[in-house]
Amino acid sequence: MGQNTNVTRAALVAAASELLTRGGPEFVTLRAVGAATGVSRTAPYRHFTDKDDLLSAVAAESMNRLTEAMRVGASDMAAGGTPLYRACLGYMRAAMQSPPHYRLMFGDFPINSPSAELQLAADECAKVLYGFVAEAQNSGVLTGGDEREAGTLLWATLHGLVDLTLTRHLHEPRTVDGVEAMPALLALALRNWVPELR
Amino acid sequence: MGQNTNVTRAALVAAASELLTRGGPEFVTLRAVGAATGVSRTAPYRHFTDKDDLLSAVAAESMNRLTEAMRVGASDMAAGGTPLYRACLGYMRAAMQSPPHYRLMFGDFPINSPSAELQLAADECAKVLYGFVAEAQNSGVLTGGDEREAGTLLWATLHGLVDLTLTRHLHEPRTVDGVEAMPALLALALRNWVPELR
DNA sequence: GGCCGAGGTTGACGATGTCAATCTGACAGC
DNA sequence: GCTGTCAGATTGACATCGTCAACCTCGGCC
Repeated sequence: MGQNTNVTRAALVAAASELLTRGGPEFVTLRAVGAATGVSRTAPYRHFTDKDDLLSAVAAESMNRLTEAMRVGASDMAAGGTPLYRACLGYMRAAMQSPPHYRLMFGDFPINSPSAELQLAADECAKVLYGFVAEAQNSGVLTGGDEREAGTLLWATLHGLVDLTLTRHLHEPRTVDGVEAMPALLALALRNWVPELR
Repeated sequence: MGQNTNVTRAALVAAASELLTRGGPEFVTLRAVGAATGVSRTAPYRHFTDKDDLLSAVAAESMNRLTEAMRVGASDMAAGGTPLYRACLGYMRAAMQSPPHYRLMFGDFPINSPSAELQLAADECAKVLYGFVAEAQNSGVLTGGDEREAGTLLWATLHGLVDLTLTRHLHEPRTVDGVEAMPALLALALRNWVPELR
């Protein structure tokens, strides 16, 4: 098992990752990955069982980057807020840094150009949901326990904010703009859970 | 403009929707849709600009079904909880009824078989996040305001729970099992916001 | 010196989305 | 009744994609 094996394998992953960043999922073809690496189109089959296996490697690398972003964010004492808040901000930043990578980890997009009909339907969908929220607020405003339950909820909120933003579901007039409002929304969510959040 | 136009168009959407339910996204090819409708492979181009346009129509139909599920759920006085809680349950039920449809509306899955490496990386990722949650809980436990902000947060939590469950990110030992725990998690999230939730 | 296996390449195949050209039939105008 | 027109539908063809099969090419080992 020569060193060349790992070198080529790493180069393939790096090429696939860069293609993903630059042009999205449709740029990541085995032919393009091979060309960018300087090898042929079926060379990846010597290191991965199939394309999904290669993409899994890219996703794993991305996942580790995401984890590291949380660690770094949380340990940045200079920034404000609790460690949890800063970790979540790191999560968001890492996700927004390369949306295709985040989408690779948590799903992809088959519809490139949503029709006007679809957007109107989504608007209505959000409007109805927000109506119920308002109703609930009128009869008593929205205000922890098991660690894993709370973690799941927080992860869901975090992922939901990121994912809905990346898929362009959060925008006017459907709701507040997701891209700019995300940190504030995150702070609000945490404030409901952690009153003493600074 | 004959009646046949709308008939064929609706039949194409219905065929695509059924193919999506039965076999997932990879079953929805223009050839398969044409065959299921009894027409040829390029017939959809007489009613839609391209495949994405056809899928958008399917997604719009799904979105309307999702909206209706919330309306029906909320108006079911027999069930317990607040209207908002019941609407969210309806949202979840509709989403779980045909995961491919939900994934069509909010993203798709390029990785069919995540590698063990990827799963381990995701485990670590979740572990770190939950560690921060525990840390936050140790220093003060997690406990409304603007309507659209609260709505966005709730939608994000709801979508996050559903999406992470559908992408199989919520399972042991990473976290509590998503499929069965979803209603309870939803209730917990709402309890943080609406103390008087029954 | 012969063998062998990992890494790499080319050829080919089936499937897919899409364009171009063609066909078909109903309907309007004369 | 004849003709032109146009929407709906079809077949042919093409580029591209993932993938398999066969072949090549060395470096190391008995």
